[in-house]
Amino acid sequence: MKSRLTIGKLAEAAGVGVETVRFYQRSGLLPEPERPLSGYREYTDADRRRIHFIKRAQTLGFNLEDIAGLLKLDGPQTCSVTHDLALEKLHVVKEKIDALVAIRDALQQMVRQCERKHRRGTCPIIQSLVQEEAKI
Amino acid sequence: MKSRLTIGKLAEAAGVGVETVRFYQRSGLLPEPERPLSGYREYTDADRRRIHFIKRAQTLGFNLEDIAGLLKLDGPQTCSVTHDLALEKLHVVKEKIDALVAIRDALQQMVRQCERKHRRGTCPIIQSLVQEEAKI
DNA sequence: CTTGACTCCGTACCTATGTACGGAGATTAC
DNA sequence: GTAATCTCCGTACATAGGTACGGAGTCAAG
Repeated sequence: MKSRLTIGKLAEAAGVGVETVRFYQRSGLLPEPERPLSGYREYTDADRRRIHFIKRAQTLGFNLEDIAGLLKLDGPQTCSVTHDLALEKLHVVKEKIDALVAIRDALQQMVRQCERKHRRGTCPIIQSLVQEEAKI
Repeated sequence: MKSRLTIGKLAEAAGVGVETVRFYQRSGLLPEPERPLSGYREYTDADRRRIHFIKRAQTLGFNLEDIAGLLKLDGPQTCSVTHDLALEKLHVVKEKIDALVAIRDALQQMVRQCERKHRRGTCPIIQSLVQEEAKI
C-alpha cells in the first residue's frame, strides 16, 4: 500500500497543519518530495511517520536542531560517524530519563503522602525535587 | 547560612541572566522577593534552587505553564487539590519516560549494530523509533 | 565623596517554531 | 465545463521564552 499523499492529506494524517509541513521541508526535517503532477508535492507514509517522530521528540524536550541530528542517524554516513552520534544522543536521552524518574518518584511519594492524609503545611514537592540536584 | 543575594548574584549562581530572573518574577514563577534596602530585590538560596528546577524541567519538555503547575504543588492548597494535580503530572511524566525509554532502546540497538559492523545501507534508527508509535 | 559597578523600570527587540494571507494555477466533484 | 477545493509561493504575522537598552537611582571601594 504505497499510498501517495498530497500535502493536505499528509498534514491531516500526521495531525499538523499544511504550513507546518512546508515549514519542516524548508527546515530540512522532511526530504524534498517528488512533484510529478503539476508541481504538487507527493508524500508517502514514511513522511507521515517522520512527522510523528518529530512531534513526539518535541514533547521530550528536543528542539528541531536536536531532532535533525537524530534523524541524520538514518542517513548514509559511515558506521563510525553514526555510532558516535548515536552514543552522544544516547547519553542525553539517559540523562533525561534519570531526571524524569526523579520527578516521577517525588510525585509518587507526594500522592501517597496525600492519600495517607499526612499533610503538613505544604507538600514538599520542590524540596524533594530540588534535592536531587546533586545527583543529576 | 541564610545568604541574601542580589539579583546579579542570584543570576550568576543559577546560571541565567539578570533579565531572566526579572522575567520569571513577572511570569509568577518566582515569588516577589523582599526589597528592604532601597528597593533592591533580596533573594535566598531557595530561589536559586527554584530556578535550577525550572531550567531542568524545561529540558524535559515542560513549558513554563507546565512548570508553574508543578511548582504550585509546593503551595498551600488543600491536600485533595494537591493530590489530583500530582496524579495528573505523574501521568504526563510517566508517558515521557516511556517514550524516552523507547528512544533509548532504539539508540542502544543502533550502537550495538554499528559495533558489530552489521551495517547495511542505512542504520534503522527512524524505523525502530517510528515503529514504537503503536505502543506509545 | 567620587567613581565604577550594580539595580531599578518600562519597553523594545530577538530567536525558535510555527500560522496566516493572498492571488494564481491545478484538480476534483458534480 | 464550471464551481469548489486544493496547492503553489513568498512574505507577513503570531506566540513563547527570553535578551537588550537607556536613563536614573544606589551601593561599595578607594
